[in-house]
Amino acid sequence: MQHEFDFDGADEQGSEISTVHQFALKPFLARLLRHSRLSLEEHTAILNLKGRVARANIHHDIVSSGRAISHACLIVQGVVGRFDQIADGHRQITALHLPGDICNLHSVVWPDAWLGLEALSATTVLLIPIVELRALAAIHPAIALAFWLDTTVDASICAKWVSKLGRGDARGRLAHLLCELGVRMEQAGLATRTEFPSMIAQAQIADALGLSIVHVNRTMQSLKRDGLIRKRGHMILVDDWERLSTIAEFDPHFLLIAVSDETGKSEKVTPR
Amino acid sequence: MQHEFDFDGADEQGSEISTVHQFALKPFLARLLRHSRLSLEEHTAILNLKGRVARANIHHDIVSSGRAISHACLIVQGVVGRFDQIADGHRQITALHLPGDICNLHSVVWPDAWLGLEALSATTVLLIPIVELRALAAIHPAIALAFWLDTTVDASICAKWVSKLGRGDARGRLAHLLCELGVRMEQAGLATRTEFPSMIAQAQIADALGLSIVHVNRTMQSLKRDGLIRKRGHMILVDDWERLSTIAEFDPHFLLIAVSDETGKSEKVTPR
DNA sequence: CGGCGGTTTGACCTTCCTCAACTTCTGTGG
DNA sequence: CCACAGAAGTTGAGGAAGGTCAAACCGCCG
Repeated sequence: MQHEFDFDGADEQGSEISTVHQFALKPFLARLLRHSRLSLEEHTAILNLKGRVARANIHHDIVSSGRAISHACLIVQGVVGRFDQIADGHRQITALHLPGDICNLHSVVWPDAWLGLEALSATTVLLIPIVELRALAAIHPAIALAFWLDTTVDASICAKWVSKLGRGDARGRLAHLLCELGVRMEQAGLATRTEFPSMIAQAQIADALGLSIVHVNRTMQSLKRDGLIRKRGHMILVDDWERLSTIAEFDPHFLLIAVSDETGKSEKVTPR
Repeated sequence: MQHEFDFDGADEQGSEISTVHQFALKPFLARLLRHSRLSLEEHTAILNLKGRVARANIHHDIVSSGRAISHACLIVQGVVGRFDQIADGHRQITALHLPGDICNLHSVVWPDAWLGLEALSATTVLLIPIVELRALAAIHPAIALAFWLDTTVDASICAKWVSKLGRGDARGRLAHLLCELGVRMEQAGLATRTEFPSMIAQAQIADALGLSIVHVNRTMQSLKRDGLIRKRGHMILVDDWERLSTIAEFDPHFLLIAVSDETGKSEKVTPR
């Protein structure tokens, strides 16, 4: 039984599994329910998914490019980056994934990995066999659509990144990433958009923004100098969300928020 | 009945429609079959889709951002660009779509348009009501998966663009785009990868690559000077595919080619 | 023939990269 | 509790890639 995984030792206990499953699958279900409406039967079908808990240390590859995928990777804790390897040794991060995300859900329809997944912090994941997810999608068409929509969110974020990398200077890119992370953490119930943990290092921000480490550092300082953000311990505080999102030209539409407005946000997307 | 469309006059005739439908839907079906296996019943279900033919002149928006989507847009002729509008008036193209593509298939699961679609050349499209596609997906689970996989291809291309825009100089980006277009046109049966029409202007290439027009021009000349490409009329000739794809670091994996190898390409993806 | 969209060229300037050193933080073992 | 090593963050100087502006040029079509 091969793992496409660098996990450090046997850390799965019979008793731990069920609790971790609850802990892991509920946020994922919540993420799906932000966009899709599922029946109670479908809820339980998702919550009953089986998987193997594994941990990855920072900088370890969860999936190396070029290998076939047998398991989807549901993040329990930590941050995972999808990356593309460049010939000169550099990496470009093409997507960031937070707890509650399945970072390779698209593998349900295309289980070949031309991409890589790297733990950007100490990470706990639940490895769910692709075949189980595919079976679930086959039995419950609504779940198939929910999965598809979930990957559409990722695609939408990816398109926004293209836009930011193509047009947009270092300040705009960094500001946008901070806004995006803040809102996504808030959505996931992990923090607020104006106060969230800075979970990844500047080198990794650089790989995400297509900048050098040095320039990320200077740009970060420039945002601090202007009173937009601040750091307290490992927390990033956004002191002026208005100005930061203006610099970023941040329009949360691209996160495909809303539909079922359980969060009671006053400003919501209205599909006419 | 509102159109989200700038089409120039009443150009749909009863007699024309059926032939255009054949002409339009067959390449789309072929595109799906490149990745997915569908039953004969599903084939005909797709070929029997109804839509309205419309034309868009170059530079006309097919879908403006911020409007709701009621129709999916199957390209019959021409090139369509997905773009994101930037505050300073610039545009960043986030995806290019060729004949046979439905350029907003994701609207089946998320019919809200935060993006825009622009005709990058004189374009003929078939506007298919989203509700019909959704119904099709509901009735035929295999079609739902095929649609999902089709949007996954787009997402995969998008991720590659992020990688190229983030790390990669002008030469690499342009070379990669030329390789991508060549292979995609070849897949679509429109041309070969070493000789294909240059359907879009340098200004639009600039908007896709995140470069200035001037720099695209100079980079193009530099590729010509090195004997990699040539122009004959409106055709782009790739004289040295090897060297061009090396410069581009072009690895066709990201196009998610293969599965059913009808093209007889010797080098194919082998999911281990 | 004139005009328009697309392409080409040159000069100058900004942004960001590279390299290399240095500092601060963090965790680990003595 | 300190010492140390490794990782992360910070700083400065010089250089390269690409942007901006402005002007010409070309082919196409009315």
